[in-house]
Amino acid sequence: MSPEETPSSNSASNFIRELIDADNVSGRFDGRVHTRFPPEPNGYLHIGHAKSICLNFGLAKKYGGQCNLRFDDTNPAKEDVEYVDSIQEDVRWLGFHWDNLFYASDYFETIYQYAVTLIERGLAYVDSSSTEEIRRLRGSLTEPGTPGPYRNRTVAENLDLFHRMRGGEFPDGAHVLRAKIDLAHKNVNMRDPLLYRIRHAEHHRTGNTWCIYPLYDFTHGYSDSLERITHSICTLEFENHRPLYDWLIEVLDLYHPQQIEFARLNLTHMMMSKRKLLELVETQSVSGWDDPRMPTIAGIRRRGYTPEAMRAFCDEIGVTKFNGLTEIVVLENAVRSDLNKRSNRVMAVINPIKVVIDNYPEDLVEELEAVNNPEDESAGTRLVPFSKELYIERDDFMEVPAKQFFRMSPGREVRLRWGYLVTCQSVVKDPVTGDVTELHCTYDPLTRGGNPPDGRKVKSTIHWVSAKHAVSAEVRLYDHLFSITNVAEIPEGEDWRTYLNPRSLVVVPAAKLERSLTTAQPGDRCQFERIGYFCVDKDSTAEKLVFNRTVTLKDDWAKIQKKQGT
RNA sequence: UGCCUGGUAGUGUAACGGUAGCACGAGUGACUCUGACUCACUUAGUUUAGGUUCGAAUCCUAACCGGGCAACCA
Repeated sequence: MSPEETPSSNSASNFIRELIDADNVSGRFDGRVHTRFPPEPNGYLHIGHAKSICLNFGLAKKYGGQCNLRFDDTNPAKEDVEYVDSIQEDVRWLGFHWDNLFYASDYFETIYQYAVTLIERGLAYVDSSSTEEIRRLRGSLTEPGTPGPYRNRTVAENLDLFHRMRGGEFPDGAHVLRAKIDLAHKNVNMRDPLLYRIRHAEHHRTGNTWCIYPLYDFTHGYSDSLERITHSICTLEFENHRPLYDWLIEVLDLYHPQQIEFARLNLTHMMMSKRKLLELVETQSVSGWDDPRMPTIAGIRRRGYTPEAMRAFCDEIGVTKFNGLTEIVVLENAVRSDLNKRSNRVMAVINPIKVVIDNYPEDLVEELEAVNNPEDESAGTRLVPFSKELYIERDDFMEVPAKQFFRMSPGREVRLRWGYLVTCQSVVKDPVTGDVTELHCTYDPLTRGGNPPDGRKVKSTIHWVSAKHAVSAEVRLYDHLFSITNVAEIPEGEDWRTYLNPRSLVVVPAAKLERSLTTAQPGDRCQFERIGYFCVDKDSTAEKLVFNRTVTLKDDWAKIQKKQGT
């Protein structure tokens, strides 16, 4: 690779790029690179699809080629325009633009003609056996299948039946069209695979034009061929199907793309099965496809993730044929790293405890200057109001400080971020429960802004919000959807929903936010200092602000506490 | 029992017969008006056994251990 090529993409190479490079050297595809992302519109896209999207579109971009978006819509029973729309939105959100938008259903007539040709050449036949019979005659993983009674129908008979299948003469399931290959083939996919089935169902695009629909295996390779795709990139489970795609294409002497399989993404604490995600939605275990706990692109978008972070993540995990399990922290780290650079800092108290500054004037309000983003000087500063009564985080106070705890405790001086140095003087408790209800502090008037003139150091700086200026907001604290590390280890037959994390969503009804957040709009992102990255949820209104926690900040104190076993 | 496929630090990923790197994690320290960020250091790996070779993670053989495959789903 020439040095000029590298700046556009500093990501490591991978086996797919090597294969493409080799094809470009040999001239196999005349130097063309044409990929495609081929989802079925039967659900929302998830992070695993993001990997595929970044791969396919990324490759096209890198090699100056093209990438299509194609909907593999061959099963009208499961597909819907809602999914077609969401998929397009998600791809665009990730920052990619397709060169062509196609649907497998665009090719239904062509594929029908391919089927007719196969029949004419004696390579396909109409089977009128029942589903059970077909399954039985297919054999097992270790035993060969056996030919059924309809396998040797004449071409004329097959042609007639297939034509009448299309004509709507038969009910669902009465007949299927099968390829005539080899029922004893070692590869089960080659044991006379089904090509067409009768489905009197309305298709989201072709309506009632068809009552027979080609199966995925019959459609997919032809679709790639028709689009003159050079490299058909798909996941590992289609490896065993490749011989069938190759057979179908070669037998008709069609343009032949190269299929390349890679390992799909698995993440700890995440479920990536479309079917099960649908189940989560349908059982209302989550609020919808875009619930911020969902691994869907819609979900992580609502959660506050950025497309830049997603692309960086996909770049970082690489592409191989090894079926691994990526730690979720890699994802979280990607979004932290992106948000750190771009997020304005604000102060918000999630779990407030009131603080009274005893020696602060009763009605005084001071406007203190606060830096918006230490990582970006151009973000400027803002003013935050300071007054006699404040809220601080309950966790930032310990009446009896634990080892290595150096935040507020009686007699200890700490800094209020951008404010004053204060010292806790006394504690007010509920006489019944004994809970701490209020803290009384004194402040040092000479430390305004947080810088003591004598240069003395304090060990801790904590965030705060002026009580009378505070904005109340609902804050939704999200955590992993699954408490179990590897969802693949949930035993077969066991109800996987029992492994859902009961604390995946904790709603804080009335967190206290600094005044500047009053006008926050849905989609806005910020960092709640010392807590995490948050974004304004779409449920948010002018009357009631709602924030989602995208991800926490790293927290060494939490680590220490964990080690201390508290 | 068949077919396909894969095995490099805890995790993910480089090295394409020639010094086993990188990122994340973990640990230690520095810095700090975020216990954040940043920086430094440390930790830890080629599944095993043979073979080819001056030299093997890489090539060959065998074993061991994973993953996938028998929907009128994709």
